[in-house]
This record gives sequence, structure tokens and C-alpha cells, in this order.
Amino acid sequence: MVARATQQASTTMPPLAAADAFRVLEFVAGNRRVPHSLLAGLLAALPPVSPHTSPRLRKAIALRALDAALSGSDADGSGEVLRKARDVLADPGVAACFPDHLAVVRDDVAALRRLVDAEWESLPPSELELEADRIAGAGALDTWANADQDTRKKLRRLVGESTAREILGKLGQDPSKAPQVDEAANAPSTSGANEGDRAQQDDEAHLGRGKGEASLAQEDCARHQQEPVERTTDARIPEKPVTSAATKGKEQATSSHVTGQAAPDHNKSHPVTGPKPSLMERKPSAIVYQWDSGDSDSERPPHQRRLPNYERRMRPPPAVPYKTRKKWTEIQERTLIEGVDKYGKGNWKDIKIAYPDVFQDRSTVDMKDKFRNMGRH
DNA sequence: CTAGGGGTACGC
DNA sequence: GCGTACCCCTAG
Repeated sequence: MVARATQQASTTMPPLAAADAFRVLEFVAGNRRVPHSLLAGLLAALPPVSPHTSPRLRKAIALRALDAALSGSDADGSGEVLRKARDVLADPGVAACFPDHLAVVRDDVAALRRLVDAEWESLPPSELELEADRIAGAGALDTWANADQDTRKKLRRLVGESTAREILGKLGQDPSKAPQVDEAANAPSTSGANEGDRAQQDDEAHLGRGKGEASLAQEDCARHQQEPVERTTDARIPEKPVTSAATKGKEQATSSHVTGQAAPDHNKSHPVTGPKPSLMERKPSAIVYQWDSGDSDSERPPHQRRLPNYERRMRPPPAVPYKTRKKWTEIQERTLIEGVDKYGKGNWKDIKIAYPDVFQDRSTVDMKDKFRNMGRH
């Protein structure tokens, strides 16, 4: 995977910003399974990155040096391995990564190896993983709950359609509470998870940035995977799946027949009995399709957990829950009027930029609607 | 980006 | 039912 990433980095991909290069390297370097030769290729292909900005990166590089030193055999009793390891540890930069362990090591290669293993295990998560946690993992509910519509669209592109639905489904079920301990939370981001099995086939595509090829590939992927499943849905579930916004918008061509025939007026056709069922709730009759069964992440120890398998699960899309409703404050209203006075009605973007803290959680559409509301009556 | 029509959700 | 906040879509 890194082979391909490397190749792309040097050929087809546009140059990465330094900050992004850092994220990629910090992520990849801390994956012990990525051979150093590949990392070296990546280093050569990416803009220069200072390792000193990240303890994880620093430590990963130190551990790689130690791995290299320890890779030889010490069966011949020559002490060659130990000598090389000591050379590495003699580097003050390396030594600084393991201040309290140096004494232990002395002349015991086996102990040193165990120590190195343990250090790999306790490597802190990369920024990329932390960010992934925020947008698709344990922190997802918070992040999504506070995101306005535009932000959600971006998030949706980043995590992929089915993960977005999963998150929004949970949001809808439990709009006010913090995330529960379930599959999404089984590996707190602070627990020092290291890569383990991660960073395999799926993840390479996600090293790119949100708006880059990666997300486009995801969407493409989503489309292709969705068609057959939706056909299945159509055949087996009598009730229509509620079309989510994105689905409606992006996939009209392929799926309109599914929604169109069952309920042209989305949201208005409720099952016949009982109190009006909330669309936020998951239907008891909902069926979950997944084709990676037997690969449940929740059974893995935290350090072996993998990033969400984007686009691998399909389920009937829940309705998109509204952003948590917030009353407009007087300050916001006054500021809105002031902004309109100053910038003119319609320049919502300018107004938003002019008062970023006042309108932080208001989209330009919100502002437009609010002004519309204030105007009539 | 914006306007404007029109819809949903929710509290009163 | 009404008002309000939020959302969607489409046209320009």
C-alpha cells in the first residue's frame, strides 16, 4: 500500500502541503509493519517534515532504528546485535525517547527486544487517527452534532455514505446524550493504540485529503456497492427506505425508482398504527446487510482495532436529524441587522465572516432564513 | 453564493 | 394552528 502511495506521491499526486505530509508520515512511520525502505521512499517523495514536532514521529523513528539494529541474529554470541543497539541508543535524540529504560537494557538483547515491542505498543495514536476518531470514531457523535449543514456535507464525504448514515442514525436515536460505549467507542483515542493490523488495504485511500481523489474514490465505491444492495432492499423490504438528503441528491439516477414508487412524498407516509413514529428512531424491521461478517472489530483488543471499514456495511438510511435547534439570541439578531446595514442584504457570507464569533454556529442559509423570518411579521 | 419556494420539527 | 429554526431544491 505504501508502495503505491509512494509512487503516487512522486508521480500523479499534487504536492502535499507540509502539514499534510507530516500527518501522512506521522501515521505511516508509527506502523511497524511498514518496512523502512518504503518509509524512506515516502520521505523522499514528500515535502520535508521535521520529526521534532511530534513525539510519536520521533519515537517511531527511534524505534525503527532499534528494530534495524535488533534485526540480526545474536545466536553466534558475538554481541554484534547488542553493540549495534547500543550505538543507536547512544544517539542522544534516540535516548531522549526512552529516558527511564536505558539502564534496564545493559546486556540483555531479549530484554531489549521486549522493551522495544512494548514501546511500539504504547506509541501514541497519530493525528490522523485522532482526527478519524473525531469524525468517524468515538468522538463522532459530538462532532456531527455540532456541525452545521456544510460541515456535515464535508464530513459525509470524508467518512463515506454508510458510515455517515450510521453516525446520523445514532445521533437521531440519542440526540442529547454523549456517545454510548459500543463499537464506536471500544477504543478510546487516548489509550495508546498502535497500528497493529490497521493501515491495510482500505486506509491507503484515506491518506489523501478530504477533497482529493480519495473521497471521490469513496463516493464512486459507494455508488457501485449500493446499487445491488438497494435492489435487494427493494425486493425484500416492503416499506420504502427513507431517502437521506445525500442519497436523494446524488443518486437520483440510480435509485429514484426505489423511493419514487413507494413514497413520492418523503416523510409523509407513516405506518398505519400507533403514535406517529419518529423518523429518528431505527425501525425495528430494519435489516442490516453486511458482507464482512466474522470480522467484528468489537472483539479485538483495542490495540488491534482498525479504522472503520468505510463503505462496507449497508443499512437502510435513517432520516437526517436536524442540527440541534438553537434559539437566536438577541445579540445575534442585532448583529444580523447591523451586518445587513453594513454589508447589504444578501451578503450573508461577508456578514458571517465579519462577525465570526457571533455566527459561528450559524450557516449563511440560517442567516438568510432568519432575516426572512424577521422580515415577515 | 444567493434568493426564494417550500418542506419538516417542535414548542406554545 | 402558528411561529420559528432548520433543511432541501432549484435557478440564476
